Amino acid sequence: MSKSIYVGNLPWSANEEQVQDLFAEHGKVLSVKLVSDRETGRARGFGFVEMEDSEADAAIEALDNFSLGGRALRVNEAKPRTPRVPRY
DNA sequence: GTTGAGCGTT
Repeated sequence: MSKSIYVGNLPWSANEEQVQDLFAEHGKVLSVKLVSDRETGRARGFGFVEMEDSEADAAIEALDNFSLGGRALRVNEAKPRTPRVPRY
């Protein structure tokens, strides 16, 4: 099975490519999704990585608090994404 | 700077 991993405290200059490559060192990365603010078109500084259950756990422990670009990455299992709420 | 998308028929 696979799990979604939350990756926060990313530098605004980070790309999905960098994140995927980083996580790929600890397991097979199924997918990577960096989140950006669609309202402003600016990066929100976090993203998500999908990996296999066991590998996701290992990657979390290995990459959590990892220093990237002088910033300590925040890595943990992602919670279900927020349901879209209709705009009025 | 902290938990994701789409506006269409999955």
